[in-house]
Amino acid sequence: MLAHELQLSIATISKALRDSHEISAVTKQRVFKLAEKLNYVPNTYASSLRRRKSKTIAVVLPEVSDSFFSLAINGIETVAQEKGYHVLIYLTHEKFAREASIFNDFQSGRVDGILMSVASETNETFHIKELFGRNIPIVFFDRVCNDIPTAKIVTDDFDSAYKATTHMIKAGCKNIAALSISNNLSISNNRIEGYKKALSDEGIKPGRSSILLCSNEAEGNYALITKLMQKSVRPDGILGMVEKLTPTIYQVCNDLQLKIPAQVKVVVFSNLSTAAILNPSLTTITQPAFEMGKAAATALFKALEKSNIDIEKESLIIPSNLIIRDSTSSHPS
Amino acid sequence: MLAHELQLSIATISKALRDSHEISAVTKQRVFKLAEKLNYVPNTYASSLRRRKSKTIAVVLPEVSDSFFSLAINGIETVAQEKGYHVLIYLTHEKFAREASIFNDFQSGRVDGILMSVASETNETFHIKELFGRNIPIVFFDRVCNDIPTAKIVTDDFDSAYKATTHMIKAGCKNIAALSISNNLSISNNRIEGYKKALSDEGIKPGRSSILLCSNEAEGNYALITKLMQKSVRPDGILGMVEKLTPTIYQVCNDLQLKIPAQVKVVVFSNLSTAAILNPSLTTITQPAFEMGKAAATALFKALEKSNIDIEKESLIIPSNLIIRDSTSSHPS
DNA sequence: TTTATTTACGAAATCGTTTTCGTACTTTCA
DNA sequence: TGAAAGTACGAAAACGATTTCGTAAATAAA
Repeated sequence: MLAHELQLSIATISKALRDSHEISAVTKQRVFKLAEKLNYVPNTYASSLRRRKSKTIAVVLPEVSDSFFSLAINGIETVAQEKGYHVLIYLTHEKFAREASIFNDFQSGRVDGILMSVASETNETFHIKELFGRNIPIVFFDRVCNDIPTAKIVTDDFDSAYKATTHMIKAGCKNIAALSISNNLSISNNRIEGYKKALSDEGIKPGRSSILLCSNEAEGNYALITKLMQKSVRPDGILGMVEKLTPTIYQVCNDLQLKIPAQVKVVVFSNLSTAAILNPSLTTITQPAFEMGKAAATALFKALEKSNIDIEKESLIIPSNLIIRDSTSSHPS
Repeated sequence: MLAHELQLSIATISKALRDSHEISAVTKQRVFKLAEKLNYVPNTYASSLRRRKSKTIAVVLPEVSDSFFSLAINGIETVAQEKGYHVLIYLTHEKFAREASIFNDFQSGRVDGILMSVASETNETFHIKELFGRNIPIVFFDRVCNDIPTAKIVTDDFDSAYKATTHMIKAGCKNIAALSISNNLSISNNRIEGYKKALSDEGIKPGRSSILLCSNEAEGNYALITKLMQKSVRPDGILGMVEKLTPTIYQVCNDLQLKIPAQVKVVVFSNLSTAAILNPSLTTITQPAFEMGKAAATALFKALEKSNIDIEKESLIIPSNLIIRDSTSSHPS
């Protein structure tokens, strides 16, 4: 705090910069001017140490190369910038160990709050509870942990899957396969439930359906899906639970010379900007990713700004849209 | 530092946790054990303040909903986690004002180093120089500032554009339009130069070409490209300089009933995972996004770990790949 | 005019580590 | 056996802000 040789104490400088009422308007102006000129910004670490808050949040998510997550980050960052917060980003790559290790680091007080979408591997939440217990606000978005009483920003997974499945049945599907990526993820479960409900409501026998658990790597999934599509009773519909399955599904159908939508109809939960220009264009369930990111960040900042709110009450369900395109057309051109 | 009532001073605890040679092995073990048990992690802000380094870097980039950038972040984060660094993310949305304001904040000492890809609006680099002058290492990736003597991780933009253009000409194009997004961005300039060189090398007259400056919003671009494609001498080839133009290009061609590749051939600089399943599949120049992110982060950490290196020498050019698909086929099926 | 109040500022404690120095106590070596 | 070197720790000074508390001067109330 050198340059403050305009004959004032460091205490006064600090107060002036924080616009304290104890400091006269003229002095404030003098300080502001000089700070501006010297490009002075108070040291973050000194400030955070003393004030016991860092104006920093963490975003913990599985990956970033997925339209949903990148759009969500966009929403989060937008709100954070408005509020003057900084955003640390951590990728779990769906690994529980990584997630736990990241959360352990948070014990250091590095962040004031956390936004997260849990890894598909995660089925134990001790690491999260530990932090939540220390009064660090956490808001879940998309993939939530139901055993933690905090705000959860989700979309209507059950209903969306229900709608999508019903749509496929109406379009003529009699044997729809669901492609999931996890057995314990909240979104997977809800989507699978919606899918099952639609099947039973439409009178499809459970034998005429299947749930395929995919992994995180494309090659493995290619093999799995190929095998699925070579079964004697081949599915005539595929409901992909996550965006990243899209290229693989198309590839398999292409390689097996299965026509979409004539022989197989496809719907994927996806925010791909290219959905409309795929071959054929893809019917998607489009999640309000940007809005969910914004909402999650907004809920978190609300909790950070006033600690007496009931954060769980900030939970929100933002509906997805089923956008019907050629991949489920019942009259393929 | 409460729990450290195992009869040791805080100095000893600190040294033990940092594995100082002054502390006996037994004492270290006692400390480790208890720290583990209590889930103790030293306060980041106290530590960073005292040590004058934060183990935190910033990634400043235009946006995240672009396959190139999301893959790059992936690469960056991978290296950062290995090295025990934390990653702050800042989006400029191509705005100069945002970029400048973000950089101004860095005066606070919040980050030890910076990775960046400059905004398309940026054509003045005072904000960057200011920080670079204060000895904060900066590494550019993809979009660089040539007037700052530091490491730059780029791809072979000139050559790639040259190759792509040549390929289009060989495939029969006689009038290729280049779709750019900036007049001052390093990548745009290099790509445009490669494009021009290819045209002249192949004996295409400058009149038989055009460079269209697109904006950041899809609607505007739709109008611009539509206008371009309705000209009396309509381009029979489009070279898109950035991924995000892809849906718009396809949409325009579709709406104007122009067949790709029969009437218009298309190549885009893109890392879209769906390029192969578009209608028609898209010939792309695929940038080594993940590798560039990794390389940029690696260069930065090298500079952070030993300050006596010549950071500019860490610059790297990683080649892109021209992946030929149906959108430039000369024998459309 | 005297006593309260208010205004505008500074001294010093504080945030939680890290690091420098000092100091007992051992060990080593001539 | 005495000096030199090494070992294992603690006291206290940083790091650079913020905040509490005190106080002199100016203003208001009595």
